[in-house]
Amino acid sequence: MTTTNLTQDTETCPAQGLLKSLSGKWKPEIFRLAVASALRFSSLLRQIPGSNKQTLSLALKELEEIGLLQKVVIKQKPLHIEYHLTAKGRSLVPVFLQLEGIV
Amino acid sequence: MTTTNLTQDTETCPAQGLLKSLSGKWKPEIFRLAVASALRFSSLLRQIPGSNKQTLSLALKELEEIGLLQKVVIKQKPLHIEYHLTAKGRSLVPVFLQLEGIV
DNA sequence: GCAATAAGTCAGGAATTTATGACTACTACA
DNA sequence: TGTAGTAGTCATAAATTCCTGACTTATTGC
Repeated sequence: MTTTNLTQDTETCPAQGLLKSLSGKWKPEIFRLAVASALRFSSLLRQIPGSNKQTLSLALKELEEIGLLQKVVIKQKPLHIEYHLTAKGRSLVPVFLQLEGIV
Repeated sequence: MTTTNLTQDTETCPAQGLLKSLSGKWKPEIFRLAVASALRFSSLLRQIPGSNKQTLSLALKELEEIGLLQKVVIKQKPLHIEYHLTAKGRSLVPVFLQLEGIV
């Protein structure tokens, strides 16, 4: 039987890493906005009232590190930087939707 | 069309509440253990090395408040208290499994 | 009565996260 | 040259979360 085992005796919870990466004051909202469209730093600041540069910067860095977002430099006139969902990020979308269903 | 909309313009992320409730140093692990079997305070302390009474107590209270666990008093010789998964808690299990798949 | 176990609570401090405001680096425009 | 926009960093402070050890309440066994 190939049952996925949630009750295994491993040291820590396998979902813990991802849950931790998604926890934080602004990370769920950042992820949600990233699903809607590519993110830019300055507009993100405007889109999330109450947030601040420092924390958003750190959050983006962490979401990038765990592979949910990727930084893309757009070499154009004003030189933009965008944060895009990765494939891993997209695979998280249905899980997000299910979470919303439970709420 | 009844498409579930992840990109809506509502003020905050709908999944944020549940994600916040599941965030914290020991909560994912507590939830995982609760899936395996009913929890008792003293054994939980032993099962999660490095944790402490205060934080576990708070975590259990919070998981109870959001309706994932319910406290059950077992009126028997030594009078036990158990924490059981609720229906809402059980509905979260497949989402947990998916999260593990993404990690 | 006295010690032990279960299930906590409480006060205080340590550690981690988040916020604020000043500052930097680069480009563009007038 | 000076002002404006984008994308940040840095030091510091405030807020939140977590940990420690002492203490409480209730029940059982000796």
